[in-house]
Amino acid sequence: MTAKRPDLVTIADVAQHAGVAVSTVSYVLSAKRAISAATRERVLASIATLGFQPNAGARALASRRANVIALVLPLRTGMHLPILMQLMTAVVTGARGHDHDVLIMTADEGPDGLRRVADSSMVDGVVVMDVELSDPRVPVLRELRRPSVLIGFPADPSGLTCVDLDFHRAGARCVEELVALGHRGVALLGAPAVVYTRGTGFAHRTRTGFLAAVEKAEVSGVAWPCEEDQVSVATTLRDLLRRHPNTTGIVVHNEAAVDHVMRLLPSLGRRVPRDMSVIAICPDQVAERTRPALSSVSIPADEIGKQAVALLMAKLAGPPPPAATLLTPVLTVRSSTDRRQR
Amino acid sequence: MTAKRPDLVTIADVAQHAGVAVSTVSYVLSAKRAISAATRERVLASIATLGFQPNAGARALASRRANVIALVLPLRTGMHLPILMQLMTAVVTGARGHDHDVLIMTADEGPDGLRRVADSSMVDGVVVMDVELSDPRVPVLRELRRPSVLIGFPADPSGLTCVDLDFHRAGARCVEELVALGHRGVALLGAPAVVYTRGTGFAHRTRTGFLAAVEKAEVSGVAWPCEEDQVSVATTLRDLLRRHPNTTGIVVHNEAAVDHVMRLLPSLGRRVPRDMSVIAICPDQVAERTRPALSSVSIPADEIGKQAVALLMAKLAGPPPPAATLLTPVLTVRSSTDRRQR
DNA sequence: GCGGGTGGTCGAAGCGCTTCGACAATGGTG
DNA sequence: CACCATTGTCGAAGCGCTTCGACCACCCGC
Repeated sequence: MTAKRPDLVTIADVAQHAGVAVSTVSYVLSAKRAISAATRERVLASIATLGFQPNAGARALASRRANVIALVLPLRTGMHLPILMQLMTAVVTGARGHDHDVLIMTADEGPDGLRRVADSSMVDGVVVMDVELSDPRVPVLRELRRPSVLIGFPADPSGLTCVDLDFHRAGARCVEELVALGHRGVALLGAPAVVYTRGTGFAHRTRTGFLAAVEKAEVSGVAWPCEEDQVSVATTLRDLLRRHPNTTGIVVHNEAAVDHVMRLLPSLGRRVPRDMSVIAICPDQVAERTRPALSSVSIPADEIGKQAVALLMAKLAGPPPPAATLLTPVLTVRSSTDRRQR
Repeated sequence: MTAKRPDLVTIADVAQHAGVAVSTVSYVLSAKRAISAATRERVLASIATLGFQPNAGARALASRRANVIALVLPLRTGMHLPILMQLMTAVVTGARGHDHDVLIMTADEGPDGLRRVADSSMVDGVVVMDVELSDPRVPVLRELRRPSVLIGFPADPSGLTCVDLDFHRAGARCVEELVALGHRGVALLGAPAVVYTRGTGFAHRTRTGFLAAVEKAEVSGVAWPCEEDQVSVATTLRDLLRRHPNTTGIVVHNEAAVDHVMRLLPSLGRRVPRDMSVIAICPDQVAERTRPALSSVSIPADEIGKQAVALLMAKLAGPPPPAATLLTPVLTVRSSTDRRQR
């Protein structure tokens, strides 16, 4: 039996019903002043029976806090969709945990959109997904009168708060693992070429991490881009094995290509893991569904989203939190890696 | 050279700068009263130089319109992600076209979440994606004090505004096409079994449409659910061809399985389209990237999202629009269908 | 040339909430 | 026992905007 639903229940109705002042109701809700237990109970009861729900606009106006954050979607959809969704869900859930709601903006609203929602006090802060190395929204973010957190790193992250998986370490970690297993010829199959040319940070960072580790370990290693369709993957893989026949370990940083790679390798005479060890950088669910299951560095979208929100809330609350949060990559060994056979 | 950025520009600042009353500025912005061209120019100029952006909270409070709509994500992620994203983008873009922003809510906020955002006047209306046949959110929607539009149909759509592709017609249309090409044994490969048991409307409707058309055309036809992984698809397909060897036309309503089906059919001795015609119900981009390209009924996510917003805006503006909007399926013939060979 | 539109502008009253200062009523302290 | 902090509550002043009624010029028609 739901309460009657009058057209609009205001805080004044609650106050009257409970026999207290409007301000008292407000303080019960915000706990910014001490309220006696008896009064609190009474007010809470009135709120419940009347089905009072504070008016968001009025609250925002008076408190100068909208309790809403903006989430800006990626510029282009090169991003792996499942990761994107996970990230989104994590941000929304995280925000709700801090009593905030989430406004979404498509990237094509661009810098002006950011200004609009920020300057209209519609949102208290902004989370930008999938920032690119030279992203037109970044300068705007800097001069915005509201705090922001970036998921991903632009070329110059100074003055900004960024979160991401430490892809540099991730690339290196994969090499180290392969080297530890005795592999002396390794390769990185990365994102499609266009992703590098348009300057998406995580692709670059994985590559430099990979190459740095290759150099340090004094093994031979190459980093190739890789398209996403089966035919291109086949071509790329064939080329790779022809030009670098000593390759016995491959790192794949490309969710869409990973299935194809696993399927094609045996048909190119390389059984996994016996003849070829494969490590992916991808979400766990992708790694777990291939045969054999992939050893992988997971992309912890949930954690990234949660962190992004936490950082934004910290900025809203007070002194600036650390500028850069790099999550340490975790490598899970499954069945696609093995000691090098001699 | 951007204007100086004082801490907050209000409508009063604009009024003073332009030498008019606050209300005049408001009327320039809303055009709800006639304003002389001269004054308008002056006010607009002041707005531009001061970089005025109306405060969303104040506006919402005074006008009782937040200019925000809520978009509720699907309950479970059985939905094809690309479609979901397209839908989301279309809704956001559509909303912006009507000068509204979009708040996202994950489904696990549930009915209470809906009440919260609606009763707090945080949003003016609600769009719910991927409604299920018996959806706990539906009764809440009915008694909500704000208009809503559903994407998809619940079991009982009375009193609600719903939009969707006419999946019943889509299923029938595919059969008709195959029959017209001379096929007398057809099959529907649908969504995973769990999708039917949990009562997702579009899967059911496609099936009933398919079966009705089969009966009407007096051909033989079966409708099977179909899992999404390659192994299951192979099993299902093999079973199907064994138990119904006279099948020469297949309708696939399962984005994830469609690639596998196309790849597996030749290895089961059925070349497409020579031995087997295939029609998919899927987004165009999926249909276009297979070899051979798939004849398909497209799922017009953009159009659905646009319609949903348009309907919501209509409800906000005045008299209720049509309760049900069923988009007519369009079949595009590509290379996966052919006359039945005798 | 006078009454009645009508186009253009203003002032003020809210919208529903938060928050600040004020003020009883306590209770502990010297 | 007078004094001062505390604790709990209230009233009122905004927050920045929309909107309503009022008002003043006009211009038109008769």
